[in-house]
Amino acid sequence: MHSPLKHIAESTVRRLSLYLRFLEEFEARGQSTVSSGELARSGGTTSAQVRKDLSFFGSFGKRGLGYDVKDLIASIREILGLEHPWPVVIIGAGKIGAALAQYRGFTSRGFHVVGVYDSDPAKVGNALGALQVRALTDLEADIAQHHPRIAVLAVPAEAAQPIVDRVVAAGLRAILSFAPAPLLVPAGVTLRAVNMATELEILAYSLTHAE
Amino acid sequence: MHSPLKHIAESTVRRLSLYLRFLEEFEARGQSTVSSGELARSGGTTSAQVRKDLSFFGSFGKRGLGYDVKDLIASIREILGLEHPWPVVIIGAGKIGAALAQYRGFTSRGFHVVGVYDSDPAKVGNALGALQVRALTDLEADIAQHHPRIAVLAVPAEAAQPIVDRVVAAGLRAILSFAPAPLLVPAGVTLRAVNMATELEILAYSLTHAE
DNA sequence: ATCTGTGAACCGGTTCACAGCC
DNA sequence: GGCTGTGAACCGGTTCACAGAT
Repeated sequence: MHSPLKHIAESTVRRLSLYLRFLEEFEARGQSTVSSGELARSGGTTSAQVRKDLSFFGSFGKRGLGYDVKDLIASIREILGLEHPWPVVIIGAGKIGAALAQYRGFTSRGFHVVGVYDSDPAKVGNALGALQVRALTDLEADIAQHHPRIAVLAVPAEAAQPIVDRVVAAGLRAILSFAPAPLLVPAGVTLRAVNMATELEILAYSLTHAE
Repeated sequence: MHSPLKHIAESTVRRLSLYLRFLEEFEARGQSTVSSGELARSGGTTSAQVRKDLSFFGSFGKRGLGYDVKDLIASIREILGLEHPWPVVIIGAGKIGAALAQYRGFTSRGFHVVGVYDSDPAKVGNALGALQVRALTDLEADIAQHHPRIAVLAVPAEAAQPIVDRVVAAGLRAILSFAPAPLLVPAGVTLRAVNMATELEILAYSLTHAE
């Protein structure tokens, strides 16, 4: 389970995350079994896609019956690596960073914010929920002490690459960036970037070319 | 230019948006010409990919020379539909909605926020930059009057689908959702969803399965 | 009878390689 | 010589279709 022979497509991992969300809804409704078809309908895919996605990691269903909801939740959580919580640092305590630091959907899904950092002395010390904004200069020492595994970036474009470099040098291997800047990371580091401008421009394109 | 015969892949549109960003940097640095290779290097693709992406829409370069930076910027902006500004409404004036409403990268790229809405009477009237939060009950009338083309959703999961339905009924055809909920839209409406949990779970997967 | 698991076929996006123009 | 534009080859993700289990 922990080292599938083949490389798994990102689209598969993304769908597993989606299935997990639906399975939790099914569980909350008290449903104990699902078929690949039901899961597919919830998530806008096909039953074959659901079965194929799961088949990369093992056999979790019973032929003629479907999948046990609780078991499949546990299996997908294990596949995604969610059996234990992941400590996260947020860098940038501007409006977006502050909103993220207090976002409940974060913690409720096993991602614990262990630190929020900003280079602006005026922001350092500000309370954000249970946390206090810390100075960016504390970053490396804090990482060494608390071993966060994921960094979330909410900094201006110019600041983003230097921060990525620091965070990578400090040993982090996963970064989620909201900075409106293209970033480079060395091999072995996973970077995901959410770029608002691009999202909106794709919508503008779709509106412009709609028939 | 406005109705390419073939359907264009989303990945192509996304890259065009990226090229545009790099071209603007090249322009700011005073560079007047770029080759597909230079653009590719900035954006982590290949020169063939850059040329292919552009070729779907026309011929913008000069063989042996490359592309004129200013011309290509204008061409891509036209392809994406960015010659005129797009009015946007933001629905949800919680932390994330408020942060988005004041996000400068929005306006600076031709997306003008013309209204921010919330169902919470305590939030209605609050100032967000130059805007005031308006009551969600004003949404339909405001849409009829100001004709926004894009809705950005920053509401809780439970509220998201009903709001999507209202926004679609009011005539909008493009939605960018930050709500942590899977949403359904009728054909002809483009929905893009940014899901924080999924982004983090993909990172967790990559950390768990890194060799 | 039903629904899973999976090799095979399919399809579309990416890469290649070269002809065409500056 | 250098770089674009593009048909053809390639590759990998999705879909199909059926064997296998209950």
